[in-house]
Amino acid sequence: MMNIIPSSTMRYPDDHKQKVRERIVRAAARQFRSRGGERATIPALMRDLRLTHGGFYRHFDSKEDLFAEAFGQSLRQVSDRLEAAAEQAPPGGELTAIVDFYLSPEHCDDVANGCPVAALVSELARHPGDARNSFQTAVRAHIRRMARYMPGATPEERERTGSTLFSGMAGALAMARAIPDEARRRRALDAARRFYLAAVRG
Amino acid sequence: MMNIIPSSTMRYPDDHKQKVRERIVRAAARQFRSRGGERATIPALMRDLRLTHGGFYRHFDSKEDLFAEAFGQSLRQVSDRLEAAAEQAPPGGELTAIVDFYLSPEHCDDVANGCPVAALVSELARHPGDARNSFQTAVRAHIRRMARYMPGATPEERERTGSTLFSGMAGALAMARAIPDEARRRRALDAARRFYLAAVRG
DNA sequence: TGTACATCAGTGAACGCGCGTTCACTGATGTAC
DNA sequence: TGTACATCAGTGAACGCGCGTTCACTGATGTAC
Repeated sequence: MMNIIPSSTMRYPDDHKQKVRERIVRAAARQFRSRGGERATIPALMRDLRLTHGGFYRHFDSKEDLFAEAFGQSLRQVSDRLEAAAEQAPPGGELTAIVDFYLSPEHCDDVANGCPVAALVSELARHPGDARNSFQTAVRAHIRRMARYMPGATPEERERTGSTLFSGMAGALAMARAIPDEARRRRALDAARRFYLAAVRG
Repeated sequence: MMNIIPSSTMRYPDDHKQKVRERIVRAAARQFRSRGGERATIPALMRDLRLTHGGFYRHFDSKEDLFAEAFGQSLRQVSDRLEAAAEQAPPGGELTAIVDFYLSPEHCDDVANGCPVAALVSELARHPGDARNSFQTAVRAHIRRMARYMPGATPEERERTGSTLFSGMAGALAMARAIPDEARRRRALDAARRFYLAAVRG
């Protein structure tokens, strides 16, 4: 009656639902990045988790809501990895480490776990306003975290540089992934790496 | 019998089929850019042209073939416009004119007629190999045309710079289009403009 | 000059498919009294 | 202690929809003889 936490009435362990929800988001984050927003489907996603598609709607209102959440989670993870790379770099080499990591062959080859901006940029504008607001929140949080590694006299300037740098690198990465020939793809990545390092240092 | 050009046996004017084909490509080029490769559909496309969807296959083997052709045509057109902008610029201002044009609010607002790379980058890698080869041919032709306006000691260097510049600007444009707030969108475009001009001059 | 036939761009019904979402249901658990 | 009831994550059939593609057909035109 006064039960503030009614979870004890459930037939599954208290944290069961939340764990399933997290599994859905994690799997969706991978599927959306590798297949895109349309080709990633709820039935396939739930099947991968050994669940049936009907249960999805106990966790999310719509596919669009899941997309927004998966996008945010993916970007947070990439941001974590970039920060870790920066922190492991020798003093003064943080920015180089970030660019090298983002434009590495490994990142290029691993769309499913890579930056969701690179994997999805060109479709983001086609999502409804709610979703776009959510994308922007996620992107701005990422840019704010990266700002301290950027050149510039003020925080605003560092964020501006970070925004342009990341949208540019995302474009370079997405474009590289479309190149069929491996050698050429590597060369494109390398040219971009050099370009952005020079741009951001100069 | 020895009819090398049998078009005179058709019930439409000699160039009728070709003209319809061109109308399909033009309309498709707009639809693919504004709706993306999946949401742009053959039935909707043919309906817009006041034709029925069945007739589509007299002109193209598949939707994928149309996509590749539409992509190529779009990029050629954008390339034309950029070249014209460069040629109209005062001597020495060609590159600035190109960057200013590409990252202009007008280009940002007009996805349907804008650069197909910006509109579609992140889905290009998901298309089959045949299509990707065709994208690459189109992109390389564009880069080769733009190379003469790029800085660099050799043609290779100028093409490398051009490739990175255009993939970067495409990323910036696509990202800007996803930003819901107009003022912020304009600021992102402007920051990118400055960034690439400085990068390419320095 | 007439007639049988071939051509083929375009039509529109149909096929097979899979989507996002809804909904009545299941069944394990806890609550009320 | 027992029993009627509530809860709710997950199930799986179903709904409505629209896709890409195929195909038998139409009908205007030209060709053969």
